[in-house]
Amino acid sequence: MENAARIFEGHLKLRGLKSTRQRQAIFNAFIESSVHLSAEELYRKLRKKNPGIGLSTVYRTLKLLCDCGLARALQLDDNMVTFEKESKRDHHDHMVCRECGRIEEFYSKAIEDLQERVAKKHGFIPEDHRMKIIGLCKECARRKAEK
Amino acid sequence: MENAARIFEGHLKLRGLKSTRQRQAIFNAFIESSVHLSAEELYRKLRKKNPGIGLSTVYRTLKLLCDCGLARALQLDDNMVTFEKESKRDHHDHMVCRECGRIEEFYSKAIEDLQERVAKKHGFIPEDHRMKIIGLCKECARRKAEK
DNA sequence: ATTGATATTGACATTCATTATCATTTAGAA
DNA sequence: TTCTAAATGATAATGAATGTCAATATCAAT
Ligand SMILES: [Mn+2]
Ligand SMILES: [Mn+2]
Ligand SMILES: [Zn+2]
Ligand SMILES: [Zn+2]
Repeated sequence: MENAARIFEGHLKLRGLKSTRQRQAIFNAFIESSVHLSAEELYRKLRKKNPGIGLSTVYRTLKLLCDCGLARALQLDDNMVTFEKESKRDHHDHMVCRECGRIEEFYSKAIEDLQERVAKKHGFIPEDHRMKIIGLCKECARRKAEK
Repeated sequence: MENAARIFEGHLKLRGLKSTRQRQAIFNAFIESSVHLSAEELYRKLRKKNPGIGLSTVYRTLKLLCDCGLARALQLDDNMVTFEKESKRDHHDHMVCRECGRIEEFYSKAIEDLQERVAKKHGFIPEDHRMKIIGLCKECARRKAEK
């Protein structure tokens, strides 16, 4: 999606922020990256091509990406925030295997609608949500059954 | 529920763990406590009556309480785990106001059922879940509207 | 009640992800 | 080119959570 770059640049301009070499590098690395990664992981990936880039800047830029809706921060693991690419059209939630850590993505229109409904019933204006199902993935379930 | 104590004691006995003065104090403070609190908060509450109790022990005991299903660890805030009393019969999820931090509890049988269903569709065996809706509580929504 | 093996405790240190500091550099408008 | 506010990154700091370990407590067996 070539259009993510425009969103990012637009966000910067709108806020009077500057388009720096580092921000571009981080943006690119993030866009090309695999689905779920931590700030640290993105940082290590970046260092290969861009030595001298700072971890602080990675954190800061990731925050910017979240602000403009290109990234989403998740708590999949207990002691680390992971980031993933986000766009209004591919929203999903996660299942995580407590045995092997495998992450499965899912989307349920029905659940999303019910969330909306239950929030409003409480006078709440829902803006976002996090939903995580913990359990055993297919593989690990089979392995357990065999034993 | 006088029966929580029996569950806790039973859990200890079953695992060959010992029933200590500290564990009893922490158990009691937790049971009498307000709905959502952090280890640190429980620790401070305890120190009033039980000076000399250790924060480590609070963490350790809270883990035991989770193990036997009397407590549940939540990520309501971004940088702190909060604990709440849990029992099979009053399971619920949470809405949290991004403005004032207010926490609203809710339960939807329909959502729970759909979670079960979607997990199985992915070959997943669901064991637990965390669901959090972020938004504006009634109060804060009104305040925003007036302004 | 005594014993003794084993679990527990808590002060303290440590870890580790994330954030703050701040002197230096840079973007970008004029 | 100049100027000013923003950005950077090395480094230190923060803070929740966990590890360490000598001293202590529990409890089953005697
Ligand atoms: Mn995902
Ligand atoms: Mn609750
Ligand atoms: Zn698995
Ligand atoms: Zn509120």
